[in-house]
Amino acid sequence: MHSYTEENYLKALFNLANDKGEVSVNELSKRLEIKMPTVNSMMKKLAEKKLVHYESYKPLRLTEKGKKEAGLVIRKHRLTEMFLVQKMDFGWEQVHEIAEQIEHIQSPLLFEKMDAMLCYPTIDPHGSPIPDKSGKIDWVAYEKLSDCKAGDTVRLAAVIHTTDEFLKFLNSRDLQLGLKIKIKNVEKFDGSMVIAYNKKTSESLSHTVSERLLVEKL
Amino acid sequence: MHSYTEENYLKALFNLANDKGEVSVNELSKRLEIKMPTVNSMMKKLAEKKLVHYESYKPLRLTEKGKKEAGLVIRKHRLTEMFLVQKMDFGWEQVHEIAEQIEHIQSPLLFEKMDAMLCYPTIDPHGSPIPDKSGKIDWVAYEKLSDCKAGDTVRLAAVIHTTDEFLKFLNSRDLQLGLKIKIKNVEKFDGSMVIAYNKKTSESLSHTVSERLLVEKL
DNA sequence: ATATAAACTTAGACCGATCTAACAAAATAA
DNA sequence: TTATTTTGTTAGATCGGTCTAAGTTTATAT
Repeated sequence: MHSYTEENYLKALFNLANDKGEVSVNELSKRLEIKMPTVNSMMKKLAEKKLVHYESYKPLRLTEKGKKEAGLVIRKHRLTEMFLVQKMDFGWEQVHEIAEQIEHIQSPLLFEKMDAMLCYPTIDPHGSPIPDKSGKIDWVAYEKLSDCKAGDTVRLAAVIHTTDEFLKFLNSRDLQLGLKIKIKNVEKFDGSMVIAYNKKTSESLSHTVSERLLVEKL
Repeated sequence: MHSYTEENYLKALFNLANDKGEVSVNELSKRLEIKMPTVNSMMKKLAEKKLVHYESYKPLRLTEKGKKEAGLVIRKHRLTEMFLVQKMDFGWEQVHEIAEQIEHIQSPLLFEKMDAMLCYPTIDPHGSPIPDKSGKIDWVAYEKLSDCKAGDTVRLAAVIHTTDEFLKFLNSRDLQLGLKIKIKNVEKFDGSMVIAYNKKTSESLSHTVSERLLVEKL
């Protein structure tokens, strides 16, 4: 169907899209670590295939077809991550690299098996939604922990901008999805927070961290 | 390390090697469904990398390094097949295509996890030996069922030249690895056999079939 | 032993995905 | 508003992996 390379472009376009669904050639180039002229010519190719809306000097936008294809690749990625964590005992910080490769495997059956074994999960190990079989994502509007106030009690729902480092940091603090967190205090000057969870009664989190934690208010 | 393409050439060289370890350009070309000139130039490239012994108009031979690399790819393939069958409930006729893709995944950890979850298996679902971590294969000399005589009692140890079709045929006859088979009769003219196993007392097998079944004499 | 066939090699083209260099348009700053 | 910077585009090269056409070597058959 589509090449490994094309799938990576589609995925990146999907993930970088702003509220208008727009992505610049420059952003895409940086994300993929591929030089702009290469990206540019690939966009023309994807436009030929009706996967991308392309006009000179205008921002890029996935077509409906493009969104669907991208969603299906992301579905495979996230199902794989969930499978690795739930069924193979990987840590949530270990699965991205592997899923990045397995997402390109061509075998509907493999992913259906994973889906079934996992009882049709709707989120991946980092709390990101898993697109359905038509590539659609069910967006749930969580709040950033950094936007909450002292006194709020919240549940940790997802982690964004997940790097290895960051996830290991969360591990070291026993911060896991589903965790109930009470905000005890928010510092004015640097936005850092003092929170309580589990047995811990006053752990401090920098704004850089709380900004990457999505929560559900309780 | 090596490209997807190179890995496929190495694997094919390994699998096609005769008792002297030799493979002709022609055989390789046919197996991979890639034209001879392409194969020829790839062999020169692999020779540069010290993976293949190449001399004009002479048969090809993997170097020790080449054998090791090939063995490691085959190891990944067979571990994957075993994992799919044992842990994901695939049929032995369904796993080859998927393993053909997953064998190229770069993640030592993934395959170590599979290996451990499977309790360090030594054979794959078709009875083929799984190379060890250094790429070496422990060859066990089984006999072809077609070489056995009336009166012999054997255990089905492996299946060779496995195609989808053939494996489905074996399924339909309830012929599985480990099965104890009694040879009741061998026809002179066509080499077909009458055998007994499970509750069946006189099933007939053509020579074409019995030739592809490897057994252990009991 | 020679002719024919099969196997192998060389030469050169093509395609997908990448790059650099140079140029053009749009955005930003002075 | 004009100069400067950033972003985007065009042109042409390179590289890996493939091909076809044509020529060479080795094996086979008569």
